[in-house]
Amino acid sequence: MSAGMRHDDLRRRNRAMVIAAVRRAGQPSRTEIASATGLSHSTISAISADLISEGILAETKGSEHATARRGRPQVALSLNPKAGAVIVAVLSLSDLSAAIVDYSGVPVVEENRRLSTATISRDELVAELVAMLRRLTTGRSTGPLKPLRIVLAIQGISDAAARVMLWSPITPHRDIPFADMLEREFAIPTTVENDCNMMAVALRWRDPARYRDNFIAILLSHGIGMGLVLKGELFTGTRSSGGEFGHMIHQPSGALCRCGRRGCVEAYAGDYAIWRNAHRKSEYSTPEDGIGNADMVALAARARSGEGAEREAYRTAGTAIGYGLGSLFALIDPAPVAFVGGGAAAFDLLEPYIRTAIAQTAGGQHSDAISFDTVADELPLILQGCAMRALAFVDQEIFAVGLEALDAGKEVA
Amino acid sequence: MSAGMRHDDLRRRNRAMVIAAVRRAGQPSRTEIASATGLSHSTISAISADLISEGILAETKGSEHATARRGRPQVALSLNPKAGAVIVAVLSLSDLSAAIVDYSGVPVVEENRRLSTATISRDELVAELVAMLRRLTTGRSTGPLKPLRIVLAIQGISDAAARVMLWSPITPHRDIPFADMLEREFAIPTTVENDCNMMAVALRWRDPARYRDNFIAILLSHGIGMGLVLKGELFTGTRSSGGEFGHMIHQPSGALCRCGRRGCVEAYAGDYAIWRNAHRKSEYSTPEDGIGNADMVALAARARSGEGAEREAYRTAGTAIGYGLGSLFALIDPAPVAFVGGGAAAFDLLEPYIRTAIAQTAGGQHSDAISFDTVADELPLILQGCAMRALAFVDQEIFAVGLEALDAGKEVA
DNA sequence: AGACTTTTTTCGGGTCTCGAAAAAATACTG
DNA sequence: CAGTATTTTTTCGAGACCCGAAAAAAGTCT
Repeated sequence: MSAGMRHDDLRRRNRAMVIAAVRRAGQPSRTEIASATGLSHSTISAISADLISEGILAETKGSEHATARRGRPQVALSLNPKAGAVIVAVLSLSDLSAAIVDYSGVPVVEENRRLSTATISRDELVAELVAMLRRLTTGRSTGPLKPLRIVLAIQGISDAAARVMLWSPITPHRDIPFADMLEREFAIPTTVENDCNMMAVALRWRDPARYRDNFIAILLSHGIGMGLVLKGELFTGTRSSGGEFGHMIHQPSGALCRCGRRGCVEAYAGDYAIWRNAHRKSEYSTPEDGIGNADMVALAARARSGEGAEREAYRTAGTAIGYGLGSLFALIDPAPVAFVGGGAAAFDLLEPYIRTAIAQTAGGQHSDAISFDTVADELPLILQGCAMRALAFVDQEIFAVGLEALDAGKEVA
Repeated sequence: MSAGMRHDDLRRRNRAMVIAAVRRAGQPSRTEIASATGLSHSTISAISADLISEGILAETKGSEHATARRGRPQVALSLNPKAGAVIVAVLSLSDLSAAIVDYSGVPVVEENRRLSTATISRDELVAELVAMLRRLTTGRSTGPLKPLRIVLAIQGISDAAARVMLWSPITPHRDIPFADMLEREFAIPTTVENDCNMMAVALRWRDPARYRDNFIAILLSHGIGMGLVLKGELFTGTRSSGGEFGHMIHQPSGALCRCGRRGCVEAYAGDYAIWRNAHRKSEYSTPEDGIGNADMVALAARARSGEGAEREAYRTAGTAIGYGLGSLFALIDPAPVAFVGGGAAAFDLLEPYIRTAIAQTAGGQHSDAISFDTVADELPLILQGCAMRALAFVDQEIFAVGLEALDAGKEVA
């Protein structure tokens, strides 16, 4: 059961509310914060004075964003970029990216390099990651920024506590406790998140009007991934990190999936599945590994040029996605969907079949109300999602607590 | 965004915590409540004194449940049954049941009658319901109990606000605003809930050890329904009341479902589907309506007696349920499942096929960890779930607020 | 009967939020 | 250009709440 509330929890919550209001609104005045949070002006005044003296917020002078009105002008508050920083990293098939982002959400340093994750050893994989983060943190451009949180996004499944990568398609190695490893190396609290979940987080920040309380982000690439936000919160499974949309069953005993089972949605709609069907290979043939983005672009072009096996392969893929979404919508009701990644570039080929399939399902009742959107490039989205997630942790778990409480904690410890 | 916390919100939350602790534990002492909630003894003392003086809690003397230990004996607190009451009603195919339950959760009056919901008019349906509740509330046995909440459970879909029955298999009529109707009639706040959701709520109370944070209740009867609890909370869709497990797609373009679409799980595992297959009718033939429980019992007996179309029908049903669960588990990870209703009586026929199918799916990775359980009789479960849901509302929204706050509210109004 | 143990209440202190009033900062007005 | 109006922000006193320590209560044990 949830715990009772102490008196200091109240202050912590309200500090978190104020910080969150500033992060969302950008440069709100105290009055705007008061009306956004429902707290009184005096409380906002007291809390923001604390936060400013602790260097978390800052008064932004001379911004004059509003037209000069009668009365005392509002003083805009903003996040102090130098209050801290977060480290984000994304490990995907054959690519490693990382960045340091300041407290206001602006990237300070970034690095990106190719890495054949599928073939290197477990130790090398970890060593490469640690080395890149080490380079970033020791670079002079970081300046006096203190990293307060690391978020690592990986294709695949992590445990519910977001500490261990349980399984990933990008490497044969399993159960790598990245969070423990990085915490030991850098002494910074760390979580390991699913890449598609981070995409969903980023979409929420990029377009809050469209992606507010309920929506779905689907990654179409070699495999199929999903990030799901329900009632404003990231949906995670009971044991692991996220919903494996790609491994819902489309056809019992159907096509061979990369996961070794049969009939998964991915076995029809993953890049390898489309490629396999377009080349008239058996549905039961072993999934190919080295299909590049260029191959898929060429394949899509051939499909657009006219009927044939290629077109048919996209039809099969769209149908599988559509029925999968139909089953998902039966469970959660329809919601806006964003298709992200290489496959989104061929969305024109998929969409009609997706819509036709959804219309055959219970979830398709309000079929026309279902809005689709595409985002071609997934990496920036994932990085941004990691940053927002890491910053949310800093906001709520570190800065909302307050310096006095921290000092008191130190004395006790 | 969630609102900031006022000072009195704190007290309200902590009052709710205390009430919840008593409801869960039955007869806890103040000390037990303190350790359960994490609040200090002085706070518990103050809050429970308030609650007792308001007639919500009572000291239970002479219970002596614990063996006489050294020291001052604990004073057991309990819910005062006369603090209030709730009204619950269940409308299912050809049956209407209702009850008044006192504040401690004990039914005071119950009534049950057959009603051919499928054929009567919309007005008659509402009139029958109102009449039954009217009889219950005016009966002398109710005594001075004041009903504070009505919860109505119906097979089918209600809106997210739980006020309107959008669609139900038990009646051709749609969009019946039961909550508004009953509130106008009785002036008691009302919600309309999905029957399977209420089953899940009840299971949580009946066996908290097994059904704690994550579990699934599946109703096997004419149709297939589901109630889902995730992270300790009832899962509801974004627009409607619950997950329609029965209308996930098992076979694209497959057997004809009662909902008019093809290939739903229900079209293979609902009573009508099993009956249809057992009688070697076409999968595309119109679902029969009047299949009684006796028919299904007889059918199950024939299936047990040896191979044949009946056995095969259960195999098909079990396979559909298994693949459906596999897809569901892919999304939410495996969780304990309770099968409820008439179909649960034939669970021995279904289980091997369910397990075989699940093992073919990604969700079946930990197939042996998935525990199944059966509850034959759904009606008592649904009634109990309604009662607990209604009482939870009274606890949190009425009694946790406190009399002073209520009085103040009245003055303002 | 007195010592001991455990539960519950009481009391004083500290912290938090709120409303009202004051102070601050600027635009408008004649 | 000085005074007034307006809006934002801060200050101040009051009230509510929770906590820890101490006291009171209500038994058992010796």
